[in-house]
This record gives sequence, structure tokens and C-alpha cells, in this order.
Amino acid sequence: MDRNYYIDSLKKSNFKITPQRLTVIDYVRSHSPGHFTAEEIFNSIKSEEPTITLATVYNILKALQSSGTVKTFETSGSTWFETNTDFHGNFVCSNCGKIYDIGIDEEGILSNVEGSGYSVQEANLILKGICKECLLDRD
Amino acid sequence: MDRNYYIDSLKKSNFKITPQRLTVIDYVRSHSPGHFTAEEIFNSIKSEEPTITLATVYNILKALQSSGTVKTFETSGSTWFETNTDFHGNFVCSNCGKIYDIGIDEEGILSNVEGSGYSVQEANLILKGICKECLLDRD
DNA sequence: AATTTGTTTATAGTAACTATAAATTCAAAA
DNA sequence: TTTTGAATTTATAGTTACTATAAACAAATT
Ligand SMILES: [Mn+2]
Ligand SMILES: [Mn+2]
Ligand SMILES: [Zn+2]
Ligand SMILES: [Zn+2]
Repeated sequence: MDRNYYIDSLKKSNFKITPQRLTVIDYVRSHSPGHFTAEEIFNSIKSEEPTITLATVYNILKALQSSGTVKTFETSGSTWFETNTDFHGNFVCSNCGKIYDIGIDEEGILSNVEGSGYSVQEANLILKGICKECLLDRD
Repeated sequence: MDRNYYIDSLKKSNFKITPQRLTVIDYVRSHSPGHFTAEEIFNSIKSEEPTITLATVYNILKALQSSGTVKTFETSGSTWFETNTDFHGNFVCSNCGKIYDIGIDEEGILSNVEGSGYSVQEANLILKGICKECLLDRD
């Protein structure tokens, strides 16, 4: 995604543009699509942004989330952030820890739920198992 | 589910039967189907089991989980335990906090993922939104 | 340039677990 | 039925991931 997409989305939600926010945006953009913890981002950018704190990274991610450019899900005791805002499954490999995006038919799931009278704001499908690569290595 | 189903499942996995484990089993059985945190269970059973600690409740839930009678998922910063081990979605209402079980076609999702070469051990669909009841009250 | 309001920083605090080791108890075997 | 050994519970300390607070600072509107 274009850098301005993140900036404009922040502006549309009345968030200010700060150097710290731009640094986080540049980080997630250059690692996109990917899955990050706040701590991971914090550790990676503190050379470039030496006064930043972990609390600020959490705040920035919350701002990005509320402006719609970042999504989250929880698993293995922590919160993961990602720039892939399309509906998809997140497959966590029990062996190597990598997280993979899996295309899933949104309509099939949501029609089911909304048909039962619920109004869905957010949906997360989290899968655990062994990934392709690890299955091959296991011989 | 029958009380012996939990007991036999523990035995099959070489877990011992203790009064504390039976108390937790009785609790989840009598609130089934439901969604519990470890703390919730701990607070509810400590009148009956006055020396029990929260660590023990966590241990017991881990034993039940590994013997296959209890499943878990994470959302809103904590781990939820449930006795419904069939594949289903968990809908969390943003308004009242209640969690509802939603029937979902497992085959449709898993065929998609396993078709891509992954071996799935576990799948969790977590939905957030406004529940039926809260939608009606909102007028 | 001045003002306002949002943001960052530093730091303290909390919630949800997890680890450790001693005391206890379960259950299989003698 | 007692003994035995491993599993479990308990008490407690520790950790991780996150949240709150308030003062210092900076962005953006005028
Ligand atoms: Mn993803
Ligand atoms: Mn459920
Ligand atoms: Zn793997
Ligand atoms: Zn509700």
C-alpha cells in the first residue's frame, strides 16, 4: 500500500502526523504483508527513533487500527498486528512459529452469522498446525 | 456430557483423578455450554474447594484440554475455556460481553486450508459485533 | 507567532499468567 | 492393607504483555 494511504487514513480520523508514526508506517510497509508484535516493531525502530517507548508503539498501532489500516488478532499470549485488512485466516505453525495468510471465503462465513441475526464488526480465523515447509523437513 | 466422559478422558491420558479436578469438571458441566476464564472458575469453586489456588485451576484446565474435553481461545486479553469441542465460531458481543456459539461449516474452511498443503491441528473463528438481544434493546 | 489540542515520554502500575519447590495425595504394586 | 513413587497441589515469587498517568513537547490551525 502507498505511504499516503496510511497518512491520509490517519488524517481522516483526525490523528496528527508525527515522525514516530511515520517510522512505524514505514516499518510495517516495508515488511508487508507480515505479522508483528508491538515489541518487535519497538525493537526494530528504536535505532531510528531512539527516544520512542513501547507505550508509544502501542498507541500508534491503536491509532492505525482505528483509522483502518492495521488489524489485530490474539494468539499464543500476545497481540499480532498486520496490514492485510482483507478477510483471511492466519495460520500459525506450531513448529517454526511463522504466520501465514490463508485466503478464506468471507461470504460463506458471514452470511451464516448475519443470517442468525448478529451484526458482525470483526472476524478472525486463527488456525494452528504444521506448515508446508515444516512438513517437508519432517522426513 | 457425562461426568465419566471427563474422568475417562483424563485417565486415558494418564492423568490422576483428584477432588480438585472433579470440582472443576462439575463446574464446567453444570454451566455447559459456556465460556469461562480460569479466574471465573477459581472464584466460583473456592467455597467448595477452599485451599485451591488459581495456579491449580490453570493446571487442571490444561490437563482437561490435553485430554480433549476442553478447548480454548483467546480474545479481549484473556484465555477462554469451553466444553463445546465441536468446530464453531465464538461471537463476542461488544456491548454486553456475552459469548455465543455459532454453527459454522467446518468442511468448507478446512478443505481450503488443507488443500493448500497445511496440516491443521486447531481452528478458532472469533467474531465480534452486536448480538441479537443488544440490537433489539438499541431502539 | 501564538494557541490549542493531540502526542510522546518516562515511569509506575496491573492483569494474566508461569515457575519453583516443598508438602501432600493418588493409585499401582507388594 | 501398607508401601512406594510419581503426580498433583499449594504457597509464593516472578514474568510478560499491556495500560494509566502526568508532565514535557510538537503538530497544525489561526
Ligand atoms: Mn494475516
Ligand atoms: Mn464456544
Ligand atoms: Zn513451520
Ligand atoms: Zn450483546
